[in-house]
Amino acid sequence: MTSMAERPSASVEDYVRAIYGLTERGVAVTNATLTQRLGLSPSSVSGMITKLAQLGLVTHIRYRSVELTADGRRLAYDVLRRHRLLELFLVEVLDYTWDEVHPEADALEHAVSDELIEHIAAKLGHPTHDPHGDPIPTADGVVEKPTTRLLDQVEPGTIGTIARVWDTDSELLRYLTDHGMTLGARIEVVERKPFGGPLVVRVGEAAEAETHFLGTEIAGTLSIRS
Amino acid sequence: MTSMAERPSASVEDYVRAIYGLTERGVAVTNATLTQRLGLSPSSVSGMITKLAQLGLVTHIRYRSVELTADGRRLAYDVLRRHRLLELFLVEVLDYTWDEVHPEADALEHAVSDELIEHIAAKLGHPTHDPHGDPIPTADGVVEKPTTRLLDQVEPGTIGTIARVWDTDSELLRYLTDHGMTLGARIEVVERKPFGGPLVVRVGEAAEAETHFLGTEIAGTLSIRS
DNA sequence: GTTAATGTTTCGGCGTGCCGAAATTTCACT
DNA sequence: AGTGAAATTTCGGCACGCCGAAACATTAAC
Repeated sequence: MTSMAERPSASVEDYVRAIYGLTERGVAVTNATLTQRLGLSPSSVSGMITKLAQLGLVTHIRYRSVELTADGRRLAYDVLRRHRLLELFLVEVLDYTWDEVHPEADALEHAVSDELIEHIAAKLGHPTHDPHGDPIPTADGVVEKPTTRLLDQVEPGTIGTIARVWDTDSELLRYLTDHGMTLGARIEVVERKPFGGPLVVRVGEAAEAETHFLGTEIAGTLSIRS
Repeated sequence: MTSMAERPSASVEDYVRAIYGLTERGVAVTNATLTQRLGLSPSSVSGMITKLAQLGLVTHIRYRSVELTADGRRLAYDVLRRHRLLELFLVEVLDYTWDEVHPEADALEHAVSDELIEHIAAKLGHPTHDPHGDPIPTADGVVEKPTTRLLDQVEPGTIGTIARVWDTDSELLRYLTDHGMTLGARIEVVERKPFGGPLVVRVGEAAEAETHFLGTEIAGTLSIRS
């Protein structure tokens, strides 16, 4: 009785997590955006959306929008809890780095029982954030509302610490590591160059801070708390 | 690139592991025994055996026998390595008991990448045996030949230590725990009652050893080293 | 040696989830 | 408002792995 009893299929969980992820980032959830995020064909996505609607996980307006229902959101939190606890576990216990954990957690999140997840949570001391600063939902589906701001949307002069990285790309994460932009690092927004130009920041403690020029991709990915 | 690249399906791995397990225990591998072990229908098993033969993992004589090929055995070792390392990991790192690990490892063994398995092996110090005393194959597919004997097949008077439990049933494992029959425990075969009667054993160190009467199910499950 | 019981395989069918091609709807532009 | 491009959905089809029922092979028993 491993009580992984009657979980939705791995596919269903993947879709729900993807929909949540897009919504969380303020991206419109459409067949197109989902198709792109999941790397599937439009026809597959269309079919699955219909199925999710039948399952009551999603409300779907044909040719228009997709939105999680309360049930769908609840499922998303469950999956996210598993995913993020696994990521942290891999880093804390198995010496992974933050750029390596995502694909591994992706595969494991569907195979892990609720019992195992709670063992892991206990082992880690019931942590609240994963290695990328993403909040870990509690077992009963409560998530912290983020109080952080994207670097993108902050006025020059702002100083804060890096609180979250909204990306899983391991190249990008390694780039950040290599330039001192890890979780908790001090960062100051100096100026924004016009016409989509780079964001100029100073990273590190006052004295030995280094200046970096961040493109929109990174500036739209880093969140700070100040 | 989590290089879990192109693993056989979870089903194929399950069949191969089951076939190996039966062979290891000296049970004839037939449609019937496999059907029973996997809890599937005879027609499903028949179909999959044909497929395994096409994949070159198994030689199949119609209406007769099923046997792993070298490739099949190699795959079985890979799966067994994952399974057994996971079981030990759950016990050592996540405070599972030996009667709880099997179903969990069953689900995880297909989802875990080779990298993760090597991280786990390293974390555990490259162990050679899982919590039930089963040998863990090395990464390149070498397994220790067991030098243990089933309690069943040992003459009265023999003394040894419990080296392996050929069962995954959690009730049985808890029974063993509750009666001091854990890995490494000293055990002496006192006498075999006739006509399928129980095996009389003394368990524990000389002074405070306890006498137990073991039915065939347990006697055929415990291996000792002497 | 024939026969009946037992074990194995074949057949048709189902559910899931994927795809490409074709049909449909929406949207943006004139 | 009309039209063409872009997005979405429908359709037919495929691979996988499961099942029950029916056909078939093997074996044991008379």
